[in-house]
Amino acid sequence: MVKRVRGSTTGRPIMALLDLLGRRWTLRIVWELREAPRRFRELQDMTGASPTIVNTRLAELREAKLVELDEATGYRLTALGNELLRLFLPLHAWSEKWAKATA
Amino acid sequence: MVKRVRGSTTGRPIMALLDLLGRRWTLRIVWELREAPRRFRELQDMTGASPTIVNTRLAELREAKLVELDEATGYRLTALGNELLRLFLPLHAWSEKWAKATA
DNA sequence: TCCGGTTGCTACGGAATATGTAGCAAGCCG
DNA sequence: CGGCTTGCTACATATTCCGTAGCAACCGGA
Repeated sequence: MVKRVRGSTTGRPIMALLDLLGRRWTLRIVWELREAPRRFRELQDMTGASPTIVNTRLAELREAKLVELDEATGYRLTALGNELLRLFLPLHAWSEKWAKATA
Repeated sequence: MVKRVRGSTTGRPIMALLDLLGRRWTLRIVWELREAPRRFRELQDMTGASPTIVNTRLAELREAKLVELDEATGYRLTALGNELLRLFLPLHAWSEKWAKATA
């Protein structure tokens, strides 16, 4: 059972990726893992999301091989996940500019 | 009135941005506007989303000054929206790699 | 052995959000 | 006038999310 990715039946990876990341809390969770591994409850507290959804998103991210659970330290980005995060880092600086422009 | 962004009360722009983009169809819509302006129904057909949600997302993106409506040609990215898209372009190449790794 | 704490994770009922179909009013072209 | 496209909306249904509570497994004392 291929856990079909919502809406994207084209088979184009970019669509699957945009769909995966375009789910509530997914981007945020990846972001919160940028510096250090985090425990389940840490992620819950940092994001404010319900445990149900934290768990669901972590499961999706694990299946996508972007996140993994190291029992000793907590959830962390995989090598692949780190690459993805690096692509997103410029967003931080840009968001400041964007905030000024929309204020 | 700053149309508070869901869950993110920190006032940090990055959180607001991650939250805005982490809504169903938002990333996808921005992506579909990468090459040319698109009409309302074009976006509907390209994404497969319902008109209700297309309209909602477009309204949000317009308020965020990332998208604007040119009545002659359709919805298009603003200068700001184009900057954001440019940050996302590397995702396309990366997604191919990712697809292979998860296959 | 039992206690308190942490771990990841799940059940469940109610609230919020998305979907799908239909259709509106305004504009344009003939 | 008719027929087409435009952006957009109503409304009932289906899906998803939230918030609270709590589970079983583990660990470190006492």
